[in-house]
Amino acid sequence: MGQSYLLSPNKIYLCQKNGIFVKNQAGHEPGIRFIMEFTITSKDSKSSARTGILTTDHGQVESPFFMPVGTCGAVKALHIKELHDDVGAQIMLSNTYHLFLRPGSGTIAKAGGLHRFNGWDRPILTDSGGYQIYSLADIRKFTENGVVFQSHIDGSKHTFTPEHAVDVQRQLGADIIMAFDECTPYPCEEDYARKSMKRTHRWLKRCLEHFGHTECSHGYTQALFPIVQGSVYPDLRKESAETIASSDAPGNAIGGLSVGEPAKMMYEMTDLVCSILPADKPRYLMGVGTPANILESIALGIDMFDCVIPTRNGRNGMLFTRDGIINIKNEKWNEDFAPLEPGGDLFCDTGYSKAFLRHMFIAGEMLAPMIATMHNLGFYMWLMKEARKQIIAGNFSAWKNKMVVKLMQRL
RNA sequence: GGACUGGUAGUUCAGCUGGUUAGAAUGCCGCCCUGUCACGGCGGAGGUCGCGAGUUCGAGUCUCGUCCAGUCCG
Repeated sequence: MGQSYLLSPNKIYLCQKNGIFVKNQAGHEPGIRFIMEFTITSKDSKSSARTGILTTDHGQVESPFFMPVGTCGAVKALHIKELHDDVGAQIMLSNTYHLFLRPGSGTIAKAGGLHRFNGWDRPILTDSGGYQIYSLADIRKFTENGVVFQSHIDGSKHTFTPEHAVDVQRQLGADIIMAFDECTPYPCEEDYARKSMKRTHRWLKRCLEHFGHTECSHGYTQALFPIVQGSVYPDLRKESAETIASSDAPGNAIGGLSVGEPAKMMYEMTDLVCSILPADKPRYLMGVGTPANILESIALGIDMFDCVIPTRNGRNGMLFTRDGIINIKNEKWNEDFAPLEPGGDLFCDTGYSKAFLRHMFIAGEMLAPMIATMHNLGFYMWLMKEARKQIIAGNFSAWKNKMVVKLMQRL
């Protein structure tokens, strides 16, 4: 390829280039390291929205941002080059659970880490596998030590502990790795939510401890983000947020939401947790969400998002546009020869008509999910960029209120 | 001209010895998908069972006629 997506993994160079030498966050000093930096660049006056810049060994990311989900190391239906050049994603997410089972974290370690394996040279965040075990594994048993689960691929039995989750993510080499947590379902009894949350907190302690004693297999600096749990119970959420805040991590995540609870409840929990988590560190709302969810959550102080909606729903024929939501499989688009997104930046926005994309879907052509995925991710990137612009311009709240109504419309 | 086989949803077919609102697959139409799913999940519409007559309490199912398609024989 004319342009290399593989970054030379020269830690010393990167450290000196950034000029910051600090201890790692667990306080141990196995070697001098560069720690993740988050700089807030502007704040909205009417909401908790802010813009910032997150610096990693694989470059900087402007926040608030959205991370496309590349479960198995790639965003389905997209070339890495397309994700990089066309969609313009700043950072991608991948899954520890999936990569651990296939091809195996050892294989990826041999390749030189996930960046070298898939050719993505920008930052990567890996989910720890807690959520996937919760939602995917056929059989699973949570114990104090960790989780015993059966693979959804071949039924093989595995044990995942907090230490193991850190080790695997060290091997994968993501820039941001997640603590091993238990995601509780909705609804969830308060008693179970409390027990689960406390265990997640104990697991976090073990994750941090192990993280402090280990290093990335590939010479990059990694940051470990802890995760707030507590289901939909304000007292639990408060307690969890305080515990997570006290770990003084370079970034903090909110988990256990968008699992079926009403959106209002999700916002209330997010708002409460954001008021407790440190304001000078990035806040990551895991698994969210729809364009409207994202804008509302930015207003509450969230900086980072990931969700399968633009990709998975795209593959199933749902398009997100600046005017609202389209089910491109509907008959009414059959002879609509207008472009997918007039005024869109991507070649697929103006290069393909609704009628053509509908035809591709109805005919079962592979190009259909490819176009829809690229379009939807392009739209999400546009939405985030626009949100950052509006925050900087001091007009975020008004813009957000207008957009939320528009973006939820069914066309 | 004769014999045989078959004619059941848009399509390909299933319906045992006649018995409740005729099924499946696929297609069509719509909905869903929030740290898992590239061909996924759910729902809906759609048939006077070629046509006509008969037997029977009751026929997609039996009988006769007729039309159509296919195969074979002359």
